[in-house]
Amino acid sequence: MTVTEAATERLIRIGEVARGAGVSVRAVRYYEQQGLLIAERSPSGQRLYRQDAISRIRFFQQMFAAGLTSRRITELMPCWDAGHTDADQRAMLRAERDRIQAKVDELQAVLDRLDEVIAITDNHP
Amino acid sequence: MTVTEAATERLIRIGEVARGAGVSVRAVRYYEQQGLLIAERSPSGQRLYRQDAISRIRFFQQMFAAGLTSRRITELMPCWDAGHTDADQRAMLRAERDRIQAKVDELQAVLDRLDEVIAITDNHP
DNA sequence: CTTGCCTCTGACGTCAACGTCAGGTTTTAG
DNA sequence: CTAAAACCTGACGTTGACGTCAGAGGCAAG
Repeated sequence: MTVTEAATERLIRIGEVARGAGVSVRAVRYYEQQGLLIAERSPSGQRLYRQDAISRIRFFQQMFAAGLTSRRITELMPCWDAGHTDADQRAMLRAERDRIQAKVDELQAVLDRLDEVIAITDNHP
Repeated sequence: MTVTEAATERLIRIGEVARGAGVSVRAVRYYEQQGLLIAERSPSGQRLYRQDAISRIRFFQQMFAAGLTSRRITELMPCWDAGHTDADQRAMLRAERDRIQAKVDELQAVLDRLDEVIAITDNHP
């Protein structure tokens, strides 16, 4: 890809981004407000995004689902964007991983309890 | 256990229950307000609980951690308390199990992404 | 008796990720 | 050119499981 092509990359507006990522327009504005997704602006003030905004939002959603806050995601973004990490970030990464792993174990325990009672009640129709 | 022994079972007050279960007194009152844990009352109006209140609260906490609401827990309590289940309850049990299983998969995916970036950044100190 | 801790009932506050509404501008379709 | 659709900026509302505070009563110890 040449510099000229990069400079003329097709930009999309917020509605298309939201539909593409399966979230609301309000959500996309919220991500900007949280510093997660900064958009360019058209002369009239409308937000303009590059294509990768959609996959970035999908990434945010995945992290949200895992219990990370937008603040934490902002702090850890450089680890993916720049591939660079300092001590604080490494500590946060491990802390989040451990927390999520503990959560998985917790959920698995509940799954077992549910499956147990499901098995019992299925035998008592 | 005889009827007489059951009638004289040692009852405990809310503070002991809260400490035993590792939650706040406020939380215990909240569970009662949600219909999860009904307490007897002393003549002066203080809540009196049986010993098993502590394990019940631990159970609630586990379910909360899995994303069940207090309403849902109330609806599903008979499945454990009475060992009995109707069609609606069986459907809810399966729905919750499926939701939790999906969540586990989601968390596992995030774990993989975190471990990936942790492995990479550990090689770039 | 009183000191100090425990408990009671409201009732408002918190946090995160948005939803929703109001009122106004911009872009697009015909 | 005009109307509909999309976008903008505030700003208040929502949800669930509590936290916190106020004001009042209850209970064992010394």
